[in-house]
Amino acid sequence: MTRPVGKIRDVAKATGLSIATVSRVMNGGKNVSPNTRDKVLAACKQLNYLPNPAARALSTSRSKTVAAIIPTIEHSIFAKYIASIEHSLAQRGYSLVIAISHGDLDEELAAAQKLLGMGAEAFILSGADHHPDLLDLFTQRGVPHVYSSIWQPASAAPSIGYDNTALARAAMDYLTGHGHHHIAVLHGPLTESDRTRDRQAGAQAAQRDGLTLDFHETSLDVAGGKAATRALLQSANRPSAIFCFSDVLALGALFALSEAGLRVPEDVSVMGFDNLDWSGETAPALTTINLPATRMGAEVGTQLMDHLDNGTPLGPVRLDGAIVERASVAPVTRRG
Amino acid sequence: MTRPVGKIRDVAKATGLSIATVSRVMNGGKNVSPNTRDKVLAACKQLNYLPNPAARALSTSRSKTVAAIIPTIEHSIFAKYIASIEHSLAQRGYSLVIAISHGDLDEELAAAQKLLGMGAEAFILSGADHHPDLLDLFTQRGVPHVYSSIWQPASAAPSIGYDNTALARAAMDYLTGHGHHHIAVLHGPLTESDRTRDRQAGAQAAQRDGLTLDFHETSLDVAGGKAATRALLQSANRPSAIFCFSDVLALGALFALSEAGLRVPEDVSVMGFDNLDWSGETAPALTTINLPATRMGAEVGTQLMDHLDNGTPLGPVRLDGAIVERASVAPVTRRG
DNA sequence: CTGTTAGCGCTTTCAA
DNA sequence: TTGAAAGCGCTAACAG
Repeated sequence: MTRPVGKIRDVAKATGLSIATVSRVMNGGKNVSPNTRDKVLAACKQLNYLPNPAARALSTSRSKTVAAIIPTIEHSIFAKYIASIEHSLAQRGYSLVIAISHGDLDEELAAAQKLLGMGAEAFILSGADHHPDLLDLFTQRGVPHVYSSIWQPASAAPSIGYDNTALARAAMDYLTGHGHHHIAVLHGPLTESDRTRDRQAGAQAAQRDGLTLDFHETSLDVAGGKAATRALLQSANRPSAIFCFSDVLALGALFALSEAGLRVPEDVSVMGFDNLDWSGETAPALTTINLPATRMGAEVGTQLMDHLDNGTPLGPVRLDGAIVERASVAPVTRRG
Repeated sequence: MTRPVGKIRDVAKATGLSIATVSRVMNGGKNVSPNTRDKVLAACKQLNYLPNPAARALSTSRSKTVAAIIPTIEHSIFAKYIASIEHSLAQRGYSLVIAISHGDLDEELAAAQKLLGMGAEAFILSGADHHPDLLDLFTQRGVPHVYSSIWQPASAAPSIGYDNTALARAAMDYLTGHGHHHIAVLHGPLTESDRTRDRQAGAQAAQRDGLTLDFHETSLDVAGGKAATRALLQSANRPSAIFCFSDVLALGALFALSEAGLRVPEDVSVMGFDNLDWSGETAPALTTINLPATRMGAEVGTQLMDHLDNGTPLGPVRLDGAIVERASVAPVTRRG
């Protein structure tokens, strides 16, 4: 029960000006004499006046709010990414509102409906795989939206992100280049993420004679990485390298290996994906793939705002990822 | 440039009813015949109608939005907490909007002003230490707000959280109870968080003859915990236990210890604080303090909504934390 | 149970 | 450079 607060009318009264003039000042203050302007600003401060966003939105049909729907925010690249989007939007007076989909298309649809109902003007989605009704909804209402964390120039909406397939492929080549011929691949639920599927396709593409690839699906958290690694260590001949589609999984792998008394990278190499802020701190430091989360956030934010403000068309952008060589991968040494 | 979309008037026209009736249906639909109700709902679906939130907010002076300002969302207890608040609010049609303060009082103030400007009706703050202007602002405008992640019955606003001091004290007692007489305490920047200061006070309170306590301030991330541990390992006589005010710090400590070739808990015990989702997965599994993040989120959300909806007064609530015994702490063995 | 009507606070032509 | 006035889409009395 917030108490009533200064309105534009009060400021007008206090300055002896009209509400129209006050409004002008509040919006950039073009066509207002410096004098008037100062008077208004002073009164605003004095009355602690803040324009009512609902009234403003109603009047302009602009909420200056963009929505991002992400699979999760815990332990992940998304935290960094979200911070970057927020930063980018804030620069131009936009706000970001977030929803979590848990990687579920229906949840994503429901969240989008809610956010639309909240007045979001544009949407940032993760990946290119979405509920058909969502796309219909966006199309029907002409809601601008982009796919992120993925690069797929032919997708239904502009994609702004990195090429997951190529990156995974590059990692595989890096591993095989280090002499690994038996590699376990740990990944999260394929059904929940097309980014995961892309990475899988990339890893798969590296397949060739004399290369053994074992794919293991697990839950996308440290426990998942640990359990999967533990399981794979049971098998008769263990891989010389474990490639994880997320640093979080890799962390779990590291723990499992440590518990099993195996040394990294001497006994088995581990490679991650994401380059989270702690990835260089693990023991040993994790070799992984850096993802341009910050640049992606900036690009997404800028494109959407330019489109909303000036009608600039949205377009796909490919951002580069890169292998970060650290200590968890070593050339395979000839063993017994 | 979102295209124009169905308004309440269109639904009214389509059903041959008045906009008032449509409005009634859209808001719980009391005093409406089931028949009419169905007709309206059908028309809404058919026209893909969604009430305009700005218009609704303007008309009711209710945005049904609450704001949470947290220090960070990466690697932390806050991710879980935020998810819980969101969940709780969503149940009753409220939305959560988040801002990050980076532990800075000025940033927090700025964020609050922005969120207020966005129409937030109530605020969730972390800790009890805030910019005086923030409190003035809230008081002046009568904005409901609570302090969370802390329990301090005498604070300016109701605090809903756990007793950081007592919990840290309990952890110290646990450690000394295991025979540790030289304990290093790792914590984040004291100036940035009164929760950290409370924990420090609690640890301090365990001080007594024959107990050596070394406090080390570091950055609140894995790198910080690792660096601090590395540094403290340099000194002539090293502690038998390291108590970290965050599991993130403890993870760093674990890595540093591992690199130094020291075994946990045989050579040195490590205790954390937070019980993050991966804390039971580390090698060895981390003994830590569980924080009721989920319950806290629910309590905060419920209190705020009850207050906003029915004027129920806000009040402080103490939630319990508890030591989670795992494998990283062992009784100190008589050495050389 | 349903319709009429008066705003909610602000932006935005259009005139002055 | 400033003011008057017409809405923006919806809710909430108040009538009927």
